[in-house]
Amino acid sequence: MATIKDIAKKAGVSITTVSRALNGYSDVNEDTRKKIVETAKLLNYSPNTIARSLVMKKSKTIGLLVSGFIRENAKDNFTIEVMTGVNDYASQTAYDIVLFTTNSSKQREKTYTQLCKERKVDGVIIQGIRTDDPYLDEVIEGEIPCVLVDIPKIGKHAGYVSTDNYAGAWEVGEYLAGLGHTSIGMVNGHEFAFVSQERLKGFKDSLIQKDIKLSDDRISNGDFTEESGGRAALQLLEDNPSTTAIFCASDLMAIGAMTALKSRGYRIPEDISIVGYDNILLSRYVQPGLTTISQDTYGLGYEAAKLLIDMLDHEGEPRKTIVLHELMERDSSAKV
Amino acid sequence: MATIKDIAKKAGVSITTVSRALNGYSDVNEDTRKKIVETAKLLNYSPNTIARSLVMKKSKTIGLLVSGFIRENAKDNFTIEVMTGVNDYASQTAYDIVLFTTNSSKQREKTYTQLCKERKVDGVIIQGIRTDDPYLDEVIEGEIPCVLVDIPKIGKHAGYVSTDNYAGAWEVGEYLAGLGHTSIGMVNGHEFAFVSQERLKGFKDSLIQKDIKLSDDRISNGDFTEESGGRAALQLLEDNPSTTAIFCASDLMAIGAMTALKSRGYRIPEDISIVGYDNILLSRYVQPGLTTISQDTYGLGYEAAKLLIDMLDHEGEPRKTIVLHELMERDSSAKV
DNA sequence: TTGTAAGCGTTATCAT
DNA sequence: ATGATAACGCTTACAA
Repeated sequence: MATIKDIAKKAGVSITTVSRALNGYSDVNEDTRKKIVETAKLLNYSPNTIARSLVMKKSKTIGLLVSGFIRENAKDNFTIEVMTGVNDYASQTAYDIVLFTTNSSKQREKTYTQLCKERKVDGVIIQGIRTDDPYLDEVIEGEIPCVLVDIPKIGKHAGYVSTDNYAGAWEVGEYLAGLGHTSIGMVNGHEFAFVSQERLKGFKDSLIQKDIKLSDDRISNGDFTEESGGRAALQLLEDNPSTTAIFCASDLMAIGAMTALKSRGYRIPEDISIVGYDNILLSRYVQPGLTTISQDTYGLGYEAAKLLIDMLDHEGEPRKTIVLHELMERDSSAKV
Repeated sequence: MATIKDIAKKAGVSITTVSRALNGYSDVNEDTRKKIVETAKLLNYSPNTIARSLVMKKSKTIGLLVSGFIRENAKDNFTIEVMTGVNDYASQTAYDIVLFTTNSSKQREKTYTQLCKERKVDGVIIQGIRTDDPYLDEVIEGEIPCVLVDIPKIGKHAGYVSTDNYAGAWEVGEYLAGLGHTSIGMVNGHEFAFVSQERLKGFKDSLIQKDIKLSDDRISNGDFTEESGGRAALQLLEDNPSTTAIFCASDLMAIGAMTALKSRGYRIPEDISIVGYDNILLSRYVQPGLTTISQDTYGLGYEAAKLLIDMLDHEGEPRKTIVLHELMERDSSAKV
């Protein structure tokens, strides 16, 4: 591997000059620069970013900390879409992405902060972490610039991107009430996701405003998995046989609910309407197509990267970015 | 950020001793070690991997070079599953993963090799690259240890993992012939994927052995996208209206074919049987469920990482690893 | 068992 | 416009 030292020797100049020439400084003679660039090419030189990072104290890498990047979760293309967005923005910049996953065996030994400190990432994007994660606060309070996906917390060096989950759920309420439903239930996700809380609140509030009460026995909790959605939906119907519409806090749970209900002989949407949340890929392939709230998942990742890199490069303040959502009406919901 | 220098000062020893103590060398007094470890903890020390990499000339990172990691491709969870496999194996080791994507704007300026050399990755896993990629040879002939996914080429520092595409396609041929089909067509992918060539050969050979000839006008090429599959399938039926079974070289194309055929009034599998390849997530959600060849995509990634890291850590020879495949019979195929 | 010193490949400061 | 030289934080002969 050729180094600037080799170039310096061959070109008959000092390493300082080589460094300056290659980095486009103005105070170097055009002829010397030309010669240096030439010999650099000749020696097939490529800069050693590690050495550069060491002296500059900047690695030009951002950590992408994902939980849920596990085999079982591939169904839910949420994670991958976020990652794609992050990647697309980052690849327009000088930053490379280092992947950290929390389901790894390393996790137990090392906190996220340690991971990031050791690899010297300049900043980190965190996706899929649970609100009860013991290290969440450590990250938010920490020194490393970070952007959280779907966790509305701002710290001295921490911003976030999210969608307006309250508003999204509100729209579902409006929509179902508009279709004439009055006996409505909800399958929520586990309590350790901020989105669960928000979606519940938004849904409840919009129904109340239509004089529909979502009592506790009309709310059943799953854990965002397909299977749990089925279980929760059946429970719901057992407790409230009159239910004509169910809002599920995730598409995966909604799909589970549809499967379970269909297997019990319910027709969707004739007997019961189902609405999901996320607009995952599957939702438009299942039968019937699932009505859901579409989130700009890709945008979530893209904006996260944008926000983080703005914080890094222009000392931008940590702040929040809200990306849009939209009701996608398909065939799993109908007038009562 | 505390460094070993700080620890050395505080503990009253030399930095050499600190280095040795922290790295578990035997030639250091137990008491000194204890004190050093203690002060390290006290100072909230974490090692600077960048400095370490510089001197060791090993970054303990592997590059994951993916093309197809783009928004449009999220449907096909192939890429993400490979990535998950890579990640799962890597996270059991000391290696971290750096993500490179070829669809980035960076690509035009820099070759893969440059990317890898600059970031000083110890090795690289390459997924989704086309056989006509101008830089493919550069990688295979290059100095950087690498493992290719689904490109059967071995070099001095390059191994690969793949499935037996010939055998998989062969089994599809046997299967369809076994169902009594004699008028059979194939929708292949573009010629710039090794898998296309292999699948075509395997399919053709197995049919010939059953005295069924797959003439050129019974082969229609798509480009692995859903839409192209639909187009190719319609073309095929126009040219050969008697066709009763179509083998598509990817599930996505098969799904496109099913949609297109259904919209023309064909019933699947009553009028025409469809078989795909890949067993992507969608294939068991579409109607009817798609018969396909399941590849252990996760295993592809896992084995790729394993092979690469073996090459890096134990100077393992570059070699090939073949992961298993299996025919998944669902409802898109039936007796003629 | 411990310390001194060189060196990894850069950038940056200060002369010249 | 160019060059010496120190520094980044670490590992590793070599010496003591």
